[in-house]
Amino acid sequence: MELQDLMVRQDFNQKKMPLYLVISEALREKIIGGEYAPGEQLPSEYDLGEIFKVSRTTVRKAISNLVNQGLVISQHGKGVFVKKHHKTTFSLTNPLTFFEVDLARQGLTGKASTIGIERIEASTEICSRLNLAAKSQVYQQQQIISVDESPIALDTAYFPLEIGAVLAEQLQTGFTYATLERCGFTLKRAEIVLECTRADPQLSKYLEVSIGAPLLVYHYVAYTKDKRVVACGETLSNADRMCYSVVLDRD
Amino acid sequence: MELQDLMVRQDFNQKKMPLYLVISEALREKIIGGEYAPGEQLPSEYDLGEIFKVSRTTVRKAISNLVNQGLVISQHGKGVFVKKHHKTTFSLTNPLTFFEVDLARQGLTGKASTIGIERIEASTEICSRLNLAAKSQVYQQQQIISVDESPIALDTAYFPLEIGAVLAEQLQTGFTYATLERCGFTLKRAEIVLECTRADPQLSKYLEVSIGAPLLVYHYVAYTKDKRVVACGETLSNADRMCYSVVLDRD
DNA sequence: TAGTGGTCTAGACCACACG
DNA sequence: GTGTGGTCTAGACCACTAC
Repeated sequence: MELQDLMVRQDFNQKKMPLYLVISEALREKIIGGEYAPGEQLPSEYDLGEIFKVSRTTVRKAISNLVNQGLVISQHGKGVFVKKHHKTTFSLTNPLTFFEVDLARQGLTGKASTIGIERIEASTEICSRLNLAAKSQVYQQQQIISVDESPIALDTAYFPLEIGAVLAEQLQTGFTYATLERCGFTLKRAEIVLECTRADPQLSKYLEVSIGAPLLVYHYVAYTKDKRVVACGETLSNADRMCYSVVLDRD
Repeated sequence: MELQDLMVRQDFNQKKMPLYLVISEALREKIIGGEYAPGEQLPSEYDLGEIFKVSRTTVRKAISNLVNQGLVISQHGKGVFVKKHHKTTFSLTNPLTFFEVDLARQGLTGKASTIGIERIEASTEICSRLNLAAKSQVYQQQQIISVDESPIALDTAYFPLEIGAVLAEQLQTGFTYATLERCGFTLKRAEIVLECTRADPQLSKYLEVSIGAPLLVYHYVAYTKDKRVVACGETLSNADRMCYSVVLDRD
């Protein structure tokens, strides 16, 4: 019955679509169309195999496709469930805002937990971004940023020694920009690059996503009003849960 | 020999890593470390199976992992090759710049080919973004943006009727922002949201990426100085080939 | 024609979740 | 224990590329 429709579509498109694609597309439409509601469980791999008359391997390939598209999540021992997405927005609009402020505006609560802060010899790239001589020592801080108790981003920040030394204790808690300001480093400018990357096995653990899942990367260099670099770093966030907004005005 | 090292690492990590992960991590390190150079071909699936003493299915799972991480590209009938990444940067910095300008600065050449422009009834969301009454008619334009002869983004733009009518012919060629300006619609403000999504089968064809590949989404609403909305739309770009930059200054 | 990746099967065994 | 997804095998056949 369902299978009929699928075969028809396959002929209609004049293409030999592989079976797994026919199946993942069929499921995709049901998900997009709301026939499978967010949070709902799909039939088991075995049942899908029976329904579509294919092997379990093929069903798994189809499901893997849906997982890659961010439509479903597969839970070992439980089943495959339609994802509920809720994206958090981080505003890049002037004046420089803070993540807590953005979160509060969206009725969310965030937390930054420091997983490490240490003095290291900076890489060539970091030295250049911080405008320091090669092989300078810097403070490196890593934080997991959680929203509503689930990890959304991993922030790695680098500070010149004289700044990091002052902040080392305070940086253990709270968000980086906010801590800097509280300690008298008023931010005047931030240079930002946004790009996308994919989770390697280590990041996939920190952010609780699958290997290869897309991550948004927020590269930053922050300056005080005397044009001194106070920090640089990267925030890697779960691309399914974060977006950035900007408003550009021209004089 | 190699296998030995891998097994040792597996024990060392105190984790039962699945074979495909051990293999994809081994290959990943060689790629990152430059042992496999960009553009170089990996051993065939059959050979990798012999090398690691596993079935071809397992080798394929490992390679699929690398593809998902954007490290390699698999070419039917030819082989698996290490990717060469070259990202194009699009600046969001004030004043509003144009993609051509950015490209030229990077020594690249871009082209926008219109694949369709038609008058349609706008969705509720588009009407709201264009500040029009529900079910208004609008012009919808779709363009493939290519850099150095390969597709990098799909832009879908919506224009109110009175603007679209003026532009319909000219919009057939050239970049949207530039065409608007040339026709006397000076842009004063753009509201932008950046997020990440994944390629569905249709987008995967247009942008020549695999299904589920990450795409950067640039949502925009553009205003003239009399606060009139002249256009809105989305630019979906290959996340492996595009990034966005912003500079924020605070008064 | 030979070599490569792409699809698919049938079946085995393991690990996790839940009652 | 039962059911679920996770890993892995061995082998078949197809489609694309290159010579």
